[in-house]
Amino acid sequence: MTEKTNPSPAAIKAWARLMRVSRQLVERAEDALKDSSLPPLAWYDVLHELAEAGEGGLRPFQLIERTLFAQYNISRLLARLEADGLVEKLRVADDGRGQTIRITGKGRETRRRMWAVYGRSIAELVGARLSNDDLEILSALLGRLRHPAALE
Amino acid sequence: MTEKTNPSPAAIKAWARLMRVSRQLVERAEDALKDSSLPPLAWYDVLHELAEAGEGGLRPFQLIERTLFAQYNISRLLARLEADGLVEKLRVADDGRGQTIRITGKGRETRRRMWAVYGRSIAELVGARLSNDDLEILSALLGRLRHPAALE
DNA sequence: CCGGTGTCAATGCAGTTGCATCTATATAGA
DNA sequence: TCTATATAGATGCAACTGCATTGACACCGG
Repeated sequence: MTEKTNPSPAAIKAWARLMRVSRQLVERAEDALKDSSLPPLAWYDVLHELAEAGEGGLRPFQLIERTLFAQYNISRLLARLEADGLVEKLRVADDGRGQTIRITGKGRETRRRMWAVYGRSIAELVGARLSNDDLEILSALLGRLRHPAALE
Repeated sequence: MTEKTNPSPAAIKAWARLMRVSRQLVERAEDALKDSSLPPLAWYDVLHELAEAGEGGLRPFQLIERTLFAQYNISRLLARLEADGLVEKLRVADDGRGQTIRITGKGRETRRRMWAVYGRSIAELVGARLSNDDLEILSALLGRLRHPAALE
């Protein structure tokens, strides 16, 4: 099954659903945030990683690894987050090129308010539609589509 | 399970995988098209719908329904496609506000060349990683996440 | 110690998206 | 018929993205 160049109908269908459903769900979640006058999902992703990282913070390149954002995207996103006071850039790194990004109290608070809305979206859009068993199956199948192919 | 406002861990995990995997796959497919100097996926989506529609073409608002693109997005995308000679706008509608969009020969040819690359991406990224049975399961689960909730 | 190469992050520029609005036409209702 | 409202599609403007490049520092080899 490994060197085919033409996708099977089943593959096409699964691909199409994946594309369509993921776009719809993102749109729904973004709309919910907008309706609450909260920042977009991308901000959440970064704030989430930084909150998990704790006081030590993260280097921008670590955020890139974790979030899949492009380098220039992180660079500008962090500039916006900093302008909003949600993160701070610490020049103290022992690497003169870099910096460490740390979430601020306001950043944590914003993340919390976003999660109230975002989490509800996830519960409604996914949690309420599939049983836990089906969710597990879905996660497992999606896990096998990751790149690089997961070693799990 | 319908009115919870906090997502279960299983729901969060499935959501996270869905977000991450779909982004990765889109990126891969886009990269493959770029590597072949072909237009982006969005063009394919529109050309595909128009090719299916045949000589009768489609109204822009029909494309919006089918593709999930925003109205202004379709408007400008069609302008670019027209500028490239891939579609033509027919003012002949019996509705003076509207127009009909029809794919051109060049448009069909471009779609064909895009499919050669795009289809291979689908085969590699999805078809080669899951059996047909698993693909069916995945499609079914994703189908249950559609909005509005499918009546299937 | 020094030059060459590699890595971290920022940025100029062009293209695209999102929002709100606008024009034009259609349709419903008094 | 005439006005009010609704629908189809385009567009000005601001924000964002993608690409390529730059600037700053790190590190390796001689």
